[in-house]
Amino acid sequence: LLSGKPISHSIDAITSVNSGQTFLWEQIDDSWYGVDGNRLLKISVEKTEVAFSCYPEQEHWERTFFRLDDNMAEIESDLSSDQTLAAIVKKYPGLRLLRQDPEQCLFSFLCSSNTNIPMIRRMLRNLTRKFGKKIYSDGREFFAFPSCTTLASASIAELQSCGLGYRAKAVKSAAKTIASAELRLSDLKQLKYEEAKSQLLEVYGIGNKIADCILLFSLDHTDAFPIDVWIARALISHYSEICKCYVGEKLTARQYELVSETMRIHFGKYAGYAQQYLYYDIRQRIGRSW
DNA sequence: GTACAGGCAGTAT
DNA sequence: ATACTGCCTGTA
Repeated sequence: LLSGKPISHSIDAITSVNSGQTFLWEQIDDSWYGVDGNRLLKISVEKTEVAFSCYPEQEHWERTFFRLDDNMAEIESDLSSDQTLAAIVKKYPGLRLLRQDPEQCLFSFLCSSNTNIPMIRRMLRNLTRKFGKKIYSDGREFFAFPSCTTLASASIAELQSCGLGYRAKAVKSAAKTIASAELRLSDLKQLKYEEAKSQLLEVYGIGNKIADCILLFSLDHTDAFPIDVWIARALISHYSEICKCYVGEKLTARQYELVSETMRIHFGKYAGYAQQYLYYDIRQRIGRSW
């Protein structure tokens, strides 16, 4: 998964952007375009090679975005000491966690509550079109993700016109929290998991699951283990003995904490990678409507 | 019609 | 402390 590598490596990149972590990617001809904060990222498949480009220009953005500095050999062998995961890791070579723009990641998962992926994509696309800066590239019009200042000054009605529904209140409130520097997202990278998470939980609209997604997908906390209904299903089928306290697909707040912590201990510092493999696997097998 | 979809805050035990 | 309920909105 490096610039100029054989075509098979593009599959890794595409599966990673299509693995439910990020929502603003689209395919046009042989290229994939994705919005990440102010940037427009592009993965193009040219003849036998893969090229990564970016607007505004940025050298080797793929190294940070696809976490190429992570030692996948070590991670895979580490996770493979678990029998279930050993088989899944083998099935999806090259699947990766992404390192997304923290603000966009936060708003993306704020929009994710009690809905589905096509709806999340629609909400975010509408937000970028209404509030984001235009980016002209390859003769087309794209839109960057809007800034916190912009979202903070938007009215609830304007946000709702993007299809956010009751989430509009949370988006506006969180935007204010960040714009006022009451919360400094990038600072959370340096903190311990527990401290970073407790700061996120202060934000209106962010609960256990959303906080863990933000930590894992944008703030380098690869030990976070978010649990949505799909992960819950995976845990029921593979780890019912480890999660003794666990009863059904819906988790109460207390159950979430118990199960998430149990899995964090079970998998260790790469628990988030384990979560991503489990998620990708179950979505490959059941109900992938996107 | 109505159940449901990648949770959350508010309210009631 | 822990459990219960309503919620925007589009689709099946």
